[in-house]
Amino acid sequence: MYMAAAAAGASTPFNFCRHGSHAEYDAVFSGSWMARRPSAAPHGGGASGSGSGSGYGAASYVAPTFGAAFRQQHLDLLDYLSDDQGVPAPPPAAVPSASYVTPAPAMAPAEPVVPDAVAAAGGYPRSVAAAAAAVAGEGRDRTTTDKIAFRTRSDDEILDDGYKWRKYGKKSVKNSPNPRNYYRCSTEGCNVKKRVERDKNDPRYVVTMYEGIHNHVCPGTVYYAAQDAASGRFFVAGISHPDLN
DNA sequence: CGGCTTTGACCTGCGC
DNA sequence: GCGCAGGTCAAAGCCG
Ligand SMILES: [Zn+2]
Repeated sequence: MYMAAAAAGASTPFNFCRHGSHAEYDAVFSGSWMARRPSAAPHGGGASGSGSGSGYGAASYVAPTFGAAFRQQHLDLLDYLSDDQGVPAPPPAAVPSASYVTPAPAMAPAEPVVPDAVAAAGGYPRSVAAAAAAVAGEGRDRTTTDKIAFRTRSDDEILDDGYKWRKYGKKSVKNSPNPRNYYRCSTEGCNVKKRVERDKNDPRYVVTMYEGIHNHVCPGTVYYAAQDAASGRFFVAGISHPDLN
């Protein structure tokens, strides 16, 4: 097991290669999906530490698309983690999506845990961090399928998160006029999936759900590696150490 | 010409 | 068992 931060980073499929530097997240709980806020710091606790997928740390790139996509708009982000316990069949009624529609500027909810807390969980920073810790600790090895979802306020739903996605399906969801799109990571061997749909209660928002963990870095990532004179081995800052093996 | 969308068919779990 | 709802497949078409 890892510490909370590490766990958060490592377990997070949500390894945006390009990610908004100062995006605001709105984390909420829903059903078996637990929410947390990745990390306020751009490359602080969350992403950079993740050994598995995120090559964020050493990555250097320009992120025009991302900027364009998000348009400086306030990014509302729900980040769910699935519990490997499966879905206890959360009644939709119990967790009306409307509940998380609330922007919830600066409420400081207690520790959000149960779906019921959703209403109260207007979610903001530190409390969410606590949640993350809680999740990390409580959710133990979620090595199974991770799920996270977040809601973004955007006009177009093609947010470039740095990965290449191949659409493989489209369905309409019951009780919603908006279709849901299914994407799969186009990288061979990586079976991360993603579903995108508009929030029916708030068409201004786009809900994106990720499932799985990328077993690769995002395409376009550039590493600046140094070569260890002694071993002749390459290593990348923040990614590996020469003495690794 | 290769990779991606499109789109209807197909599959599966679940409730009645 | 049937029908619905959600998820996936895959053939055909689109596009660079
Ligand atoms: Zn991937």
